[in-house]
Amino acid sequence: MRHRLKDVAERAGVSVKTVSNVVNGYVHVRPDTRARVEEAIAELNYRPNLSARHLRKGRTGVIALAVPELDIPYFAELARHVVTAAAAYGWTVLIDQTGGRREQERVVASGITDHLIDGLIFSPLALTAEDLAGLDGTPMVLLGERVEHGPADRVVIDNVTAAREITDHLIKLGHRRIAAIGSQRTDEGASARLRLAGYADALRAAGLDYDEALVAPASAWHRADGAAAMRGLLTSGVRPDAVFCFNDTLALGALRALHEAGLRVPEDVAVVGFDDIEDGRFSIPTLSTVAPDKERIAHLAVELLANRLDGDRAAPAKALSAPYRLELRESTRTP
Amino acid sequence: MRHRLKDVAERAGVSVKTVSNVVNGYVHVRPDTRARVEEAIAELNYRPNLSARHLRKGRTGVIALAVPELDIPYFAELARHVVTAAAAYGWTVLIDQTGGRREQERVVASGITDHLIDGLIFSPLALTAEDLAGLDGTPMVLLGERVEHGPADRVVIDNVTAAREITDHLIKLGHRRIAAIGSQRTDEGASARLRLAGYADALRAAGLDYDEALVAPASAWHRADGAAAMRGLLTSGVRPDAVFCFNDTLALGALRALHEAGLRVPEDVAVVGFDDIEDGRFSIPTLSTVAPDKERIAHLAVELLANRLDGDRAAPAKALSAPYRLELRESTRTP
DNA sequence: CATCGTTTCTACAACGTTGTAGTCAACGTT
DNA sequence: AACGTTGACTACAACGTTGTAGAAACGATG
Repeated sequence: MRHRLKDVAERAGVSVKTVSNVVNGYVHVRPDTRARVEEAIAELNYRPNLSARHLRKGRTGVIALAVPELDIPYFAELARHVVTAAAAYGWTVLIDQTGGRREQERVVASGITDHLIDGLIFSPLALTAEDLAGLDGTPMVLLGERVEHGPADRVVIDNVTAAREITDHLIKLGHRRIAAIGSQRTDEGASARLRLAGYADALRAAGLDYDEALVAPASAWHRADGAAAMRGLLTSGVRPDAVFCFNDTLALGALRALHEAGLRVPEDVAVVGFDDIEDGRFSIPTLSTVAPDKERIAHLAVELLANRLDGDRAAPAKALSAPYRLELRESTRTP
Repeated sequence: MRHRLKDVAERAGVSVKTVSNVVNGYVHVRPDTRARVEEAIAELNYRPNLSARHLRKGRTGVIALAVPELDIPYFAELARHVVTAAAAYGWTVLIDQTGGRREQERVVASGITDHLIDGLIFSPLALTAEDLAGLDGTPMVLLGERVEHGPADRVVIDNVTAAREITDHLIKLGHRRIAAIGSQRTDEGASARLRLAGYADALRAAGLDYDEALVAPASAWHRADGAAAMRGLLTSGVRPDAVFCFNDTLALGALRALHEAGLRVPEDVAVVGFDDIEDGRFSIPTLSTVAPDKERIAHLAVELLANRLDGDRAAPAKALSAPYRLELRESTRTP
């Protein structure tokens, strides 16, 4: 019950290539021939074999998106936008989960990509520039600043400035003991490093001290890590009056920990996050955050990939910047 | 820089087929020959072309998972488990977003699947049994009860009983005016219909009236829909003392609306959801819910697909049931 | 009417892989 | 010494598609 060009050709009484021409929209086919072929296609419910087409054309029409974890809302939302943006090019998106493990990321970057897909959009957590150095095969677009001087195109947002602005927002509201949650060892998260830098910049510009005790590390950026870090800050006695969490899930965890400690947000402690995930628009209180334009990020990434596929593969790597804005909600509303 | 069996063969001084045999672990290859070939493979960084292999063997090693939306946390969490379960079989998972639109679901069920993938795990929202009737090509496993008498294997949970139990939990806590949020037109959500049935069962068994005015429809099951439905219930004057939301995102929206109305949960109104998404473990208050065993669902689905691929494709369709449990948290804690 | 260009179609080869059939040497058995 | 068996390998064809080259039919032009 699975048919080939040959079956359609026999039924329509034409050559295999003519059917192929009809399928691919080649113009020089007589209308009545085209109609006969299309009828045969419909009758047999013919679908092209993509593997064969790929083998012949060198293109699959499939791109991959590799993210650390799908159930981190930021990546899920990003994935949705990438799928939508790719659809405009007629591409299917294969989504890969790396778990943020360097080994798995390396496998994705070199292995999977090799022949099944045309290109890769990659959001690495642990990968280094060296891991990418030897890969000159599949075109790749990196998201974020994890690999800063690699050979691949990139889409970034200005983490330092965004972090500075949201911290500044807290300062303008009168907060003086502003904690930060989400710092990481420097060889891990580049985002963490940049957001911490923006936070420190804002403090310095306002003449506030940078207090090590107010900076809480978080190895992962899940709700549980945010809650744990917040509890740590509360019991350590540093008494922050505001918290900048390096992403929204950390912030949601922090909200929870503050609630459990009997503290009100924003009256006792103000909270801001980063990413603008949907949860933050419905949490109690709603969450002030930096909102990267995920749709634009996805669009730019797909576009870079398209240019790379159709154009010069040896052209120097480009880095594009996507915009963001501050979403100010209840968690920082002035009392 | 992309090499083929032929390149490896020339470098190792053997035939193409011998390299193929090494790659595929064929036993009758002399150790020294094997070593030479493996050395050549490593030197050239050879990777098999999956399209060519598929064309020849009829298998890609890729399965697809089609879900309505990736940024609905339930599906994102499910996707993670499916990817993990599939990895055990050496499969890559291609994730497809249908948006819950029947047209797109039909395309996925018939089109994409045709030649690129070995099998499909499908969570349809709008598809009907007729849409599936003509598809005898790619093996498929359906998740949920949307298509009840289709030709494909299925993994379900007992929605009616689960809904009855969680409603019963509310009744046991002393609630008498229990609202339901998430009902849909009968030709749409099968889950909605079953959960509503379980809700009605529980009321009847407890001798409580089923009051139409307490049942709020929700066309989609997002946070915003839950909030809107809850606001509707509050302004309509029916004064519920508990709410059963047909999924967790609806419930999170309802929590938000209750908060905005100045009502306390669970003191004034108790709230329960369905799905056990991560958000519900950190929301304020934390959310009581029905927790389907997503890992098991994913595992069963992958296993069914594996059996179908390796075994009898004409065997009658099987339906497997996955367990669930009640997760009782703050949103229903007794006052 | 011969010539030319265009339209419409076909035959063939190739993409990279693996199954089948077969070659050839080495070995053990009669 | 002749025979069959096994191990180790190779040549070839085929999977379904599309690019290339070119043939056949047709109308327009000189």
